[in-house]
Amino acid sequence: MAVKKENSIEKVLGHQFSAFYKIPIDNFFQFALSVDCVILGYDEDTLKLLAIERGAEPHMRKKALPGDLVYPNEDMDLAASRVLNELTSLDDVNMTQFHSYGQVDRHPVGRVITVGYYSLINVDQYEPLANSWADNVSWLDVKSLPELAFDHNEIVNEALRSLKQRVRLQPIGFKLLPKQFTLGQMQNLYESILDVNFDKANFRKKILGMNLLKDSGKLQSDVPHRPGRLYSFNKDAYESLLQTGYTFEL
Amino acid sequence: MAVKKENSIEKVLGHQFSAFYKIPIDNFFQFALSVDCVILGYDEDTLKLLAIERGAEPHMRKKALPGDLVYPNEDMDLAASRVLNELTSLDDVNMTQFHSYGQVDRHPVGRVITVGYYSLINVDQYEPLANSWADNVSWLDVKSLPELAFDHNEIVNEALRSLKQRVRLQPIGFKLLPKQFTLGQMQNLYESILDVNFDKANFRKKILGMNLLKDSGKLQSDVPHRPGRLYSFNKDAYESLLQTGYTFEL
DNA sequence: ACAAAAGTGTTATCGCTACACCCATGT
DNA sequence: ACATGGGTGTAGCGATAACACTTTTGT
Repeated sequence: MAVKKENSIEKVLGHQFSAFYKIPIDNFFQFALSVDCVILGYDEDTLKLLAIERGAEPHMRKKALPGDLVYPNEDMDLAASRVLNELTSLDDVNMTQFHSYGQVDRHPVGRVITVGYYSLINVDQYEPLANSWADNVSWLDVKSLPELAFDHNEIVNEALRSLKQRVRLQPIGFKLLPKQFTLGQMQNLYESILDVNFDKANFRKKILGMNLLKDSGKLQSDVPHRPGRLYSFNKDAYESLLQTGYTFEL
Repeated sequence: MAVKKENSIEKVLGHQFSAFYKIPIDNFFQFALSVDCVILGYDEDTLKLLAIERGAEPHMRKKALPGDLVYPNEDMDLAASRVLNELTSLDDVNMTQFHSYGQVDRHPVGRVITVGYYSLINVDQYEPLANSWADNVSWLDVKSLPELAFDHNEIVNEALRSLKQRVRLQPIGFKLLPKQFTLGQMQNLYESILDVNFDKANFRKKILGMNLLKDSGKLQSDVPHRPGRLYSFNKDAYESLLQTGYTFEL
């Protein structure tokens, strides 16, 4: 053991009001906490981001992530679900926390820590809702995002990076697809998230070989080409494969 | 657009002191922020966690993660580096943020949000330091952790889960090894992190096939068996492979 | 007839698994 | 001599990549 330092605060949290330490603990309760939600959907063969338009300063009129301050007596995870619900009326959707942002100067009003959550939703189940902080809700193409409010561009990029990793190792891509989908749609989705091209034949063999899809027996209709077979994700099959040590990949 | 809700706070952040909203914005600045550091090392063929022993209530005498409150004018990432530095004298070590914890009741003193960071360090370069919140620093075997203070067990488990994912896709395992190491040590490390067994011959072929190791020409000494060849991680080789689209795996 | 996407089959190759075997060092 | 881990070679299997080809729909 070498130097002995006495400048820490953690111990204050223990002693609470010990006169020994110079900084009263109350001085540390000056932060606000917010959540920002990166809500992704997939429509017209492109990945879309749900954005609001700010109706107030700062960053008036800029596009922004839906986000909100967390109430002092509200759990963080619940706050994220609340925001999503207020905006989309969606319920029971997993919000996944991916990163927190704590730069001193990131918010002009004061020291606001924000926690980023993302969620993959099925646009068919989505019904846009206006509310006090979201007059104008729209889907933006993630490939060509404008400049967003605050540090929201950085937050979105981080979410996409995180998505890119997770989507290869867990069957979460299905959350973006309609309940029933063709293998073509699925391939398209993975290609646009991962930014690669797959060989059609090989992609099908791989996916069908996983035995995670249930064939609905139905076909597409009203498409100007041969209609594709409609599949749905077989969650039960996945759960039981997990027991046997199976891991989804690619 | 359907219902119009007026209960949000985000807009308050815009108007700041608008009389329209019931809740004054000041009411939201009641949080404290802390960082908790999961510092992992590898010694005697086992993965170890750096822990302190608390010298104050709450959780007096329990083992805990080194952590500290963040100053109101201090960047979060810097706070994490500060804690590591105060405890180990190590500098220039990447602290990687992995998850934040915002349960209302997680800290008895008040609403404290904590952000978890982890870091992989080389125990050879580590020199333990005492300070005001860490009288008693020790390495714990991660396979048999005791009950830790606060929600620190949960935090460690999350860090290990995160490590398990990352270690397969990025060459970060080397951070835990001495500068020069044998393939046997390396295999051992990966086996204990991932909790699997590799075939010796196959592991070597795979690793050497990556061309990420530099053969030092030297051999181990003072081992009661045939001495192993010592390699070091070739960071330059990795960087240039990255350019070509290479991705490390397993 | 044509465009466009669905859907299938074949082949060659690469990588991984399993396993057998030899080597060098300290006790 | 033996225990211990270092180090290597090979045969077989399975997954993957590349590519050519057929099928079914709407216009």
